[in-house]
Amino acid sequence: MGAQGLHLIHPKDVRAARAALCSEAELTFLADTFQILANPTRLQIVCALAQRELCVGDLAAVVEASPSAVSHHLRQLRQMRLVRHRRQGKLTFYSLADEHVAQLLDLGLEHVREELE
Amino acid sequence: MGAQGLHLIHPKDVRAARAALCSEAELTFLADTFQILANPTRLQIVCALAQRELCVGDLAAVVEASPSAVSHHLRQLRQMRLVRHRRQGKLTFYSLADEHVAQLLDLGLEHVREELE
DNA sequence: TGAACGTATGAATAGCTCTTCAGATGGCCC
DNA sequence: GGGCCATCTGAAGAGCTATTCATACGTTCA
Repeated sequence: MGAQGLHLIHPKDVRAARAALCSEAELTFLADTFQILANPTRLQIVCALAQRELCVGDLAAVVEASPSAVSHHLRQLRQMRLVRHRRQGKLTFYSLADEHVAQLLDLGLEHVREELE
Repeated sequence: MGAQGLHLIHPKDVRAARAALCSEAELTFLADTFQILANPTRLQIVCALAQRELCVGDLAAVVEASPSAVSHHLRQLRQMRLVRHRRQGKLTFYSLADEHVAQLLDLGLEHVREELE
């Protein structure tokens, strides 16, 4: 893979920057987390759940997608622990897993709104 | 294309959740932004640049990837305005575009570190 | 000018992601 | 139990993404 140690232009900066990198495990998990957020429909789901808990059918109506598609998306969000779910009879209610998720959404939106003016 | 209006289970919640959704443009841009962050190598690049400005060759050494691959990644980061660049002779130095980028990284890492214990 | 270096780009292939469809699961009510 | 409803799951195809290789560009220095 990499050209580690070869052709360094500023060896001192390279060494310093290397010391600040994250672990492999953190990097992978973080990339996976961002990957799950990298989809307009899933972002809409997160956006909706940031307001209130919703069941799958209602979520499908809110984001205008099929219940099946929404269920697939929810599975991914669940696997990354971005949402929680609870059963109530034949309905399954989803909500955001913790504050970080809403914060990531807000921070991202803040950035986007500056870029779009 | 969704089943808007049909089969609502809690119509009132659906209407309220819809009112809180983002615009199409924001959603797309935000998803694209997260997409660019959804890659371990690009995250390493952002992580390194959060410390200090670096030229492409040094970045390649830091993240242990080929200069070509790093250049491709930098292009994507540039297109999403997540990094800036300045030329100095034959070197090109990259740095983070603004505070939001580092904040997104930090917030994401905070979440990840809780999940990984 | 010509060579060397750092960086950028285009094209191509392998691998992954989204959506849909069909069907399975599990709970409620008659 | 039998039918219905909400949700979940697996498989398949279209579309997108990452990496590599080859090459082009632009700058510096002899």
